[in-house]
Amino acid sequence: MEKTTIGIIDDHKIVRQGLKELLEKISNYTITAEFDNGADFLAALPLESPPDLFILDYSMPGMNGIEVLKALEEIEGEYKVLLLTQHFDEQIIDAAYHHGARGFLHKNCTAHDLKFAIDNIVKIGYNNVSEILKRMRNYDESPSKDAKSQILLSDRELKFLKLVCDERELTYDQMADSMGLSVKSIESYRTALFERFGIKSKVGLVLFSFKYQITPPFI
Amino acid sequence: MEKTTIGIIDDHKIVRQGLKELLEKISNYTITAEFDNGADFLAALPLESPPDLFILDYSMPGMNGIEVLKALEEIEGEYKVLLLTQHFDEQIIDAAYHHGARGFLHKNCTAHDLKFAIDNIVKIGYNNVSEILKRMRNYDESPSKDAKSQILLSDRELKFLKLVCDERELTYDQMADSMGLSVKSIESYRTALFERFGIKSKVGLVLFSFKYQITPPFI
DNA sequence: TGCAACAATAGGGAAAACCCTATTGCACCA
DNA sequence: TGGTGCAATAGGGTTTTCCCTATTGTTGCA
Repeated sequence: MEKTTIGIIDDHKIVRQGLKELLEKISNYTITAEFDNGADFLAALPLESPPDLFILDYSMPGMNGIEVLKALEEIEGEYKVLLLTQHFDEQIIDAAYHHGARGFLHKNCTAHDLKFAIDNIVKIGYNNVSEILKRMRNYDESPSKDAKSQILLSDRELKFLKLVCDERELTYDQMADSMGLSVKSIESYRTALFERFGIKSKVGLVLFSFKYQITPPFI
Repeated sequence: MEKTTIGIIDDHKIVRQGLKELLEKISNYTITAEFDNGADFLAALPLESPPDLFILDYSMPGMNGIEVLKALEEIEGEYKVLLLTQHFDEQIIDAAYHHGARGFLHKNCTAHDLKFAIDNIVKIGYNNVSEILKRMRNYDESPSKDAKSQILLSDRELKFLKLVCDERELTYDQMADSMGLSVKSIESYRTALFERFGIKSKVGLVLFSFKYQITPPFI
């Protein structure tokens, strides 16, 4: 297991230090990059060996977090960003996901929340997948193509996963009926997910789904 | 869906009334029996049409909740009891499960907790199964035979269920190896659980396990 | 407008899961 | 000490899952 590398973009030195301490304490994370504003960060791209993800503060002088995300979309290369904010603001969350953020956390989350989010982003590219998918879909105007094309699951894959986790315990045949597709199409969804996430079986799909909270457990 | 019927055993009229209000408000529960102490309750047995479960207060004048549970064990007929206490006391919880309680709640739990517990007991006979199993097993002295024979899952069934939910996505063959049994034995565990809980598939076992929190989700 | 890229589909075969029925061996008990 | 009950095992057959390879149709774009 390699160490997860993290970059921090925050205008307060004390916040950067605090985060660094915390991150190195709670798990095997290494901070390999620090910037105290968005412009400096963007100017430094492309990085030779970028960290696995960036923790980006929303409120900063000059560019705010969302503006940084927007600028990132125009840039070659994949930089995964977890956005941190002081306040809950639906607009900001929407905009963040819309512009490719891989996760979103409020600054008074627990250390556990932070670790969970980081690990999810490293492992599957996103935290809080179902939330992201929901918000992307609420937008009528199509989300930035980049954000959309990178997104973890297509609409139909999500629908398929939900059927796999359905308490009626459906066979692939029944799922095909329910989605108006042939079994072969269903099987190709399955195969795609198997390969993408290192899954081996139907049970694995269920475990994956619950682990990353893709399908809400038992409504 | 039939209404769930509930009996209340508590020495305070106001608590009984409060519970009654709450229960009838949060779901389709009907209170069909009320007793203000353990002795009265025991004297009334056997009941012609017993409720689906009893909510039993621990602290009562005369017999306390545990004494009531002990007395119940000597009695013909199945009366499912959810114990309520004012304080958390490991000793009491141990004793309660030891003597056949189907669930345990602290009096300042949420309405949601209460509903969840009641529904679980009605559906599969127990709330918080993994907790119960753990506590039963911590006892060296064998738990009362009655409590043990009624218990939801045997040791091996529990082990089996955990293997089914193992993130390695084991086949039944591999589970057999891991448990030192033949596949056929594994299959008979599977069949037993299928029949007992109306499950149809391996995926169903996983869903069941998570729904009732039998295997802890992702340690 | 021809060529990627991708979603949907298909055939066919191997492995696993599912289901029914039946036997063995052991513990308990009247 | 023969019977009852239960855990473990077995054979054998059906369905579903899993896997590989390949074709069709549609979209987009250079």
